[in-house]
Amino acid sequence: MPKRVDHEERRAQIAEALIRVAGRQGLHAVGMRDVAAEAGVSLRLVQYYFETKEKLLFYGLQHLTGLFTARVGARLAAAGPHPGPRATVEALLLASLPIDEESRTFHLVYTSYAILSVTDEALAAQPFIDNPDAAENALAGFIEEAKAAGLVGPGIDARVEAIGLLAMAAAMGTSMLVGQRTAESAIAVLHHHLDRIFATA
Amino acid sequence: MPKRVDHEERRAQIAEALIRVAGRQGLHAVGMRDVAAEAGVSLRLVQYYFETKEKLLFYGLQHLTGLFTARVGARLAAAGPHPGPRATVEALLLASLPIDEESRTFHLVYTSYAILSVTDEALAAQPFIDNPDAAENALAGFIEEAKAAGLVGPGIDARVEAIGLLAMAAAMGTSMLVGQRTAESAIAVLHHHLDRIFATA
DNA sequence: TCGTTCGTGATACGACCGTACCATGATGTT
DNA sequence: AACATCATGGTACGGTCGTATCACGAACGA
Repeated sequence: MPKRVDHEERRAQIAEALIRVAGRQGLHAVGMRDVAAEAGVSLRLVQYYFETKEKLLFYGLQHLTGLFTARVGARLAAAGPHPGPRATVEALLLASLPIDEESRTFHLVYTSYAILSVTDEALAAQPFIDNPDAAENALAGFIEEAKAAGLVGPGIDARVEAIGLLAMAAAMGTSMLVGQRTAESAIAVLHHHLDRIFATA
Repeated sequence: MPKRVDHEERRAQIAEALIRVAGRQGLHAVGMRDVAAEAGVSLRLVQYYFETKEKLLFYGLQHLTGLFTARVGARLAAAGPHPGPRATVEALLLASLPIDEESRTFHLVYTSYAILSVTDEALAAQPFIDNPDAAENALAGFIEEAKAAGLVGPGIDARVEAIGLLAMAAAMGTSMLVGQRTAESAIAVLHHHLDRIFATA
């Protein structure tokens, strides 16, 4: 047999090439040949490791969420060893804003997948990400924790605020993507609401 | 000369066919032939009234925003002759949620255009909609008006709240589109924040 | 050592897409 | 009445896309 290459590693390389070219040209405009060229391999290789384009796209989505999860984790770790609930929530929200090229690509490609899954039933069949409510549950948990510690007012509904914060971060991220909003503006709005929620009244 | 047809009306018919098929298959998957079949005309006709696909897409975006504006106006008119600021804001927000087939199509196709404009410079060159800040300015104005009337507390920043409300409506709308959130849940979150803003404390 | 199997390349095929071209009634104008 | 022009249909062309096919070297098992 030949070199006995690591299939999973190769698939990851190709998937990252897919994500890069999708971030550059848009997910709809990505072809097998583009991915092959970006990864520096032949078209046949892409076919070999992902037999069909549908499987390539699906693997790419999984890989993208994995990369994003890792990025959020790194941002959280950079926030310090034992950050308070507010710092944690703030880090989570800011990590999802498209502020640099990497997060810009994440946001664009992920949103493209979301839109694609509306009309592509093969994508919608699988759970869209590992757990769509994971971020919401995490945020609600941190706010609840802060509430128990007396850091937020009694009139605050943790789940409603978690949903609202995530929704604002997502939509303002898209606005940043299309050039309708600056990062400073989006961050200011998030800070305003964080100040409101974490008011030590 | 032949029938001397109204070009603008014909273009509108074709554009609406484009929007319908885009709502069904996704904007990325619409071809000239699909639009022609949906409109019940020949491929040549679509070429005749829109010489190129790019022009068809651009006209479709303009037409879509026009239809949406008309829908929002109708919803506002249905809210009564002289609704209060809160009722107006609520009507504006709820009109943008994808609750029926028409608004579902609006939301999907409009978001598809937004994502497309990130990578398609021809679309991004034109101002993405007539005035991206129109809705934000309108909402901020209504909240400010309510503030002057003493209907909202003094600690409320009208513009920040307007941005936040619109962002929440947009992102939760997309969540509804992909099946991650129910309409009831989205409306409840919006009501919660409206109650907070319009608190006659 | 030898054959089987894995990894890789080049290329071909059929379908579809956007666009261009040619043809032809229908209808005004002169 | 005749001609120019608008509206419309049919069809062909070049390109690209996803997929399939053929071919070959390289390495491990027996």
